[in-house]
Amino acid sequence: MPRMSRPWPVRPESLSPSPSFFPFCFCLPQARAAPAPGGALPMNFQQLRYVRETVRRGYSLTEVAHTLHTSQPGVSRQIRELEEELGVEIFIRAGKRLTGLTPPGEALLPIVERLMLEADNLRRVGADFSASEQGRLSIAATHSQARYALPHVVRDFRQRYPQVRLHLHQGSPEQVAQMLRSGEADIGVATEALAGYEGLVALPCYRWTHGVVVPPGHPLLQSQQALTLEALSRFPIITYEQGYTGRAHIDEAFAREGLEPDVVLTAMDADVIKTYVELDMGVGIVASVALDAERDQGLRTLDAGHLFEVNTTRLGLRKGAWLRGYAYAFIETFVPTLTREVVEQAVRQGVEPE
Amino acid sequence: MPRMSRPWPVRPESLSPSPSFFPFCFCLPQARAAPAPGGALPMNFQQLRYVRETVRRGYSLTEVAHTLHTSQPGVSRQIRELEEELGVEIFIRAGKRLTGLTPPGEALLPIVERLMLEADNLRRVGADFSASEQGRLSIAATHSQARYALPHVVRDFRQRYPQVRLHLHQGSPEQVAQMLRSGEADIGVATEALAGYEGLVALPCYRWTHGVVVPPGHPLLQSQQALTLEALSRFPIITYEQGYTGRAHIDEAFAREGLEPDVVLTAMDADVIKTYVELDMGVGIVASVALDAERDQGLRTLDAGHLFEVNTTRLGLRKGAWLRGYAYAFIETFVPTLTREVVEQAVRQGVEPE
DNA sequence: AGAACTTACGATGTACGTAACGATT
DNA sequence: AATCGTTACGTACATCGTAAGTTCT
Repeated sequence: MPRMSRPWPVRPESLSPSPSFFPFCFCLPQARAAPAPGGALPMNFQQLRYVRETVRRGYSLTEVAHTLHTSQPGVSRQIRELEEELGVEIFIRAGKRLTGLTPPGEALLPIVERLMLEADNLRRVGADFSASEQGRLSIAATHSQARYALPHVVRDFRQRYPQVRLHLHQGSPEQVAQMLRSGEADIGVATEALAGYEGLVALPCYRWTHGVVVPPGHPLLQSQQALTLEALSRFPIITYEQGYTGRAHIDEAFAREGLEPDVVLTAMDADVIKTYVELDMGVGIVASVALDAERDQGLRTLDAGHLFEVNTTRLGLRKGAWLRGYAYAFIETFVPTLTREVVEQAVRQGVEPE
Repeated sequence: MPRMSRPWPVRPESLSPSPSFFPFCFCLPQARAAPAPGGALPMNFQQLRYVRETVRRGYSLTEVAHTLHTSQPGVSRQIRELEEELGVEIFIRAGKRLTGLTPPGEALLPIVERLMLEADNLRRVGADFSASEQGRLSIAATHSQARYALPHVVRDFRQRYPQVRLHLHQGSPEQVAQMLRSGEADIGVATEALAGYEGLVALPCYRWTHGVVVPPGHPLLQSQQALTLEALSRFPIITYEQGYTGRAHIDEAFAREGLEPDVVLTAMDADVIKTYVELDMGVGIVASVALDAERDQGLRTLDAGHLFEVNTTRLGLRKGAWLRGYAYAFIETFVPTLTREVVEQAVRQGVEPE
């Protein structure tokens, strides 16, 4: 394996403090050696980017090259050069195929991720000062949020920042979290899953409860008393899928009373649920924010705030990521209590400003 | 100012999501745009290094070029190119002279510092896996620590890691902290000042009190009772300078009893103090670790642990800095309770591992 | 006048893409 | 046989140092 030897010229650092037999010296603070910490650096961001993407793409250099619009040989070579410079193999090679990270690779990857994050931050700061009204803002949200909570924020934002290209990605709570972690999304909004992810911060936005929808003339509308779980459980139920929009709280409530609701249909969003309620296929349990007497003419709603535990919708951000000025504006429009100071402090958690 | 305009070719990023009149799109998570976050990167570490050094050297490019062994024009150009790429001026230019950081520069600098730190970490991880017994270890310590606490650690360390080039820098507590912050030192040891620095973590090492030294036959040796501050204050005192080795606790003790000690001489280290005590110029108050009946033949010592507040010597580390394996070994030899796990956790404070 | 940064220019070296090769499934 | 990573090679570009230029003190 001659690859790990060092045929290339020795850098000045290894020569500097005289090759003495006594590798120990007292030096006063002002007497500084030549190279100082942070010596040689033919290491570059391109190499780091290739490494990161190789991991993300499942160790296929072909795919990496394609994704990053370059040639395989280039990727291959840059990675090898980084490995040579660091003196370790980052990737496990089974024959000629990359199959995973070596132990040093595992140790290096988080550092590479942080480097790429900070490099992004650098560019954002630049853009924030030079073109504060321009740029892009990527929001990841679940259907409920994208459909009911965000529209007016988005409308106001576009009016205020017409030059900012706004991307609204929709996905499951887990996908939202993943997009934040990878940097694909700047801001995430979801009710589940955002808290408790390594590398993310979650800030509470607002609290809400579930409501019940039925077609006009439904038996539940006759009752004079407040709605009960027992009454609900006598009808077929249509509600969210597992892991979506507070479904867990719905199941818990029934389970606590020893009831087994007859869930005949589940969906990922309130619109679908309401559609099937209109078709009289069952009683709908949806987030109350999804209910609007104006819009839902063909339906009747019943309060159910006393039946199910309160849900908290959270805003997720990537720790250590610099946010553009307009991102703070977006957040504050959405949740006025989340001012720039509050958000900045939360995001800085886990990064030392030096 | 044509410099801030953009005559160079536009990067693919600004074209990617079609220049539509409707800068807003719903995209599913899997449908990803071409460049992805972390787009163009003709930004390089060299430029960042020049920026950092320019700030450290007080904005003299000439000095930077000299320190980093390169030419002024090269530094000048690289900095301008970084500024152009980020779209902001980092440095204030008074005529042709650099005089300080612009507001964007202020925002960028901490990011640059973190980037350089992580780049160092990358190299360290590499070296730790490829040459775990080789490298350098830079310790910054005050005189007391270098003279009395560290020698046996250093001896053991050199025996265990003969291939590691050990640098022991001596300085005031503030200098120790500064060297840690700049990355010149990997490990700092001091009694004062380490705690409460932004960007550093301080871990307690050991606790100690002051002792009193007098020449043989001194009147204080006659007394049968334990030493009192009042008795001490009747003699001229020789002790540490302000800010060194627990001097504050000495002053506090006297002040608390309303006594005004006659401090006739101050020094930065116990050796100097003991020398003048031997010359009978006064009573010495020094750290008890500096006293050794074997070695201090011409002196007599008196216990003073009950008179002055206990001091805690601390080990300082730079937050977020990766430590070489042998650095952990050094620390554990010095303070057995500071195991790798404990230290790692402390250093990771303020850095998100992703 | 001198010091400091910038511009200009030529030599060197590095990065990239195309093409050919070798190995694995 | 096909796929995937590596090696080889030529071109294009970037970096760096020297030297001349400009603007302050």
